[in-house]
Amino acid sequence: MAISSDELRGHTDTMILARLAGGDSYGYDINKEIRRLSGGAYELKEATLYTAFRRMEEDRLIVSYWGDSEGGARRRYYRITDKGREALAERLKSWQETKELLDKLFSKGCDEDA
Amino acid sequence: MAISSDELRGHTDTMILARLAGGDSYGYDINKEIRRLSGGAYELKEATLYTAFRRMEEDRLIVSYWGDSEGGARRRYYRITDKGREALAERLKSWQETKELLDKLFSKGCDEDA
DNA sequence: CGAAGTACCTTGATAGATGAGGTACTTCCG
DNA sequence: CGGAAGTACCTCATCTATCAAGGTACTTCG
Repeated sequence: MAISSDELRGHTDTMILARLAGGDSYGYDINKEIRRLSGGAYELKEATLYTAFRRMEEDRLIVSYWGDSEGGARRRYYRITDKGREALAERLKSWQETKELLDKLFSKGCDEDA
Repeated sequence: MAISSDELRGHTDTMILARLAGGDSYGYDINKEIRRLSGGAYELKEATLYTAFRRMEEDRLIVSYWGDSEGGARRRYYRITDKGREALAERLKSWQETKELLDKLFSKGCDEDA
């Protein structure tokens, strides 16, 4: 992966919310899904992942509960809240705007209407 | 502008390099150009702008020189170096990859080949 | 004279990302 | 049985880009 972390900064929460929008999940699995979707090119650092969970739970975008510990390590599951779904919708819209904005700003800038 | 600064973080240098690729310029004017290209939706904070200049000059991506002070405030002009042009090309490529990656990660993730 | 515009600069605070460390359980291999 | 590797969680100190708030200095316009 050639993409620096500063280029992805601020998008971590959106990545996680987008995963949780498809159903409850837990940290380790969310990260595996991110690795899979990116074709192995990207994954979150554990510290990043868990600080994002704390941040979003404090903001009531997600809630957590302990899953069963039968046959393996305990898992803390996360569920996206209504507020979280709203936040996700906003962030997805914002991402479209970001793409447009940066494409403009990275252009040569000769073909603009004044 | 609904785009948070964390979503743009790490792209500041690329914005500036993209402007300088079109010819030497100075801080105030680069920011005006950014404002113009974004349709007034975005501009850099001065502190961000000038710390970016320091950072990139230290990294030899740009060099600076004082312009004439006749008839107005003094201006420090910046010129992109060869190393800066290489960095810009890399970052533009990286931006394309970032867009692809995030579009994948923000998707529902149901339509992927396993 | 004062406001507004041009043009530059620095300092301290903030917040997201991360390296490095930790705990605890299971499975598999030799 | 011992150890590695995988699963699964966590915390703390540090780094760094951004930015709010302050500053200087010049010109133009009313």
